[in-house]
Amino acid sequence: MRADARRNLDAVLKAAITVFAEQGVDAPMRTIAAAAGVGVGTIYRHFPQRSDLIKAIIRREVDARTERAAALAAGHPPGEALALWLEGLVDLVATKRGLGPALHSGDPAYQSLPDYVLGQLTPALEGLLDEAAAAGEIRPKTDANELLLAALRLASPASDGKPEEARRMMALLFDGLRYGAKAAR
Amino acid sequence: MRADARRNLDAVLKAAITVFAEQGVDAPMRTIAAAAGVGVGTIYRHFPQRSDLIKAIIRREVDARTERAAALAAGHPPGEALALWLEGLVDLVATKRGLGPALHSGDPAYQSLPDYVLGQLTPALEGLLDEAAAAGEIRPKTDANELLLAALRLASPASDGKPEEARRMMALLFDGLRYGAKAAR
DNA sequence: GCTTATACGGAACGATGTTCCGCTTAGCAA
DNA sequence: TTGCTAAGCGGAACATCGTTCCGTATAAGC
Repeated sequence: MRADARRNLDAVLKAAITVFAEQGVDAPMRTIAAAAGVGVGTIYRHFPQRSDLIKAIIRREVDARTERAAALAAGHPPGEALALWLEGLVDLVATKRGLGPALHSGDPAYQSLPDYVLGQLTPALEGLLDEAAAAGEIRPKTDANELLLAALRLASPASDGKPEEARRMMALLFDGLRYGAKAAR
Repeated sequence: MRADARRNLDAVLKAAITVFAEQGVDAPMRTIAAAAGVGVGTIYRHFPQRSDLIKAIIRREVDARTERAAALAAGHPPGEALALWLEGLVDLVATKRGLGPALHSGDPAYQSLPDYVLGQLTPALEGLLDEAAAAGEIRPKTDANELLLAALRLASPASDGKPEEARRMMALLFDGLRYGAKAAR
């Protein structure tokens, strides 16, 4: 890959992160191009689909969440680790404005995004759930994928500027996990 | 109001319901206009904002939900009435494709829509919650607005074509209400 | 039938996504 | 250093869509 191509790709990613944070993932391509100091053609060459650009930006965040699950599991009691991880997830979606909408848009063009996000996060959450269930802190046999979908959905509206709201809804959902926990013992 | 205006308004509403169901609420205005057999100008005269059109369509559905709350409360045990009502809500959002996205878009133009929906449904839900809490079936002091927001969010993704998924997530949330119910007694 | 205010249709305008191609330049060889 | 070439670039061009506007058509009352 040519050096200038590499430079431009970095500039595009950096600009996209900024613009997406300010205007959401539907921001005009021209705006991103201008912020990166390149032409729109350059963006489309590197990212044929808009979702490719979004995916590239989100991938690292998602990976970080995956790793964080292991770190939390090692340093906290099972139930607490699970709660903390879910809370962090809410903050991620709330912060990365547009991630939520993109995930749930239903637009086929974004199909690969939820697939990747769920594919990465589900196993991480599964581990946390298993440990919490084994410790009797939550009910057993909670489907990780299902819980993850719910959590992502609840967190999405936080882009309205009310992360507090999302956190409270998440707490409500978490209580649902605790219901019937004793039966596990 | 002139007779032809009335006719056209009905035609527009009918066409919009069909087109929205097929393509979502972001469907091109021209498509709706063509389906209704009118010019786009006619639509914009009756509904200056896109959200006005959506609101008109949804209003009746929301009103129906409000009335249903009373009917359910009269014919079922408190906890069951609440569960049934929430389930019906999920079906509404799942069926009326685009309602969910419109509610959570965050676009200021849609501001009035969630205001109306929440304004109507919150009191209805409040009644069901109070009765269920008084009967000790769920924990007391659950904020109706908060629960409603969560329910609407969980239901939204059902437009993907998986109402089952939404219903399961809703069940999970409902269990959260039951957690700590005994403390109410 | 005549008048007039109401309502209509669709052209026109501006914004945006996406494609395409002539020009530029990095990387390399001599 | 110079020249070659293919990778890469920029932005004009095209298509689509939301929204506005105005000349024309017509419902309703006299």
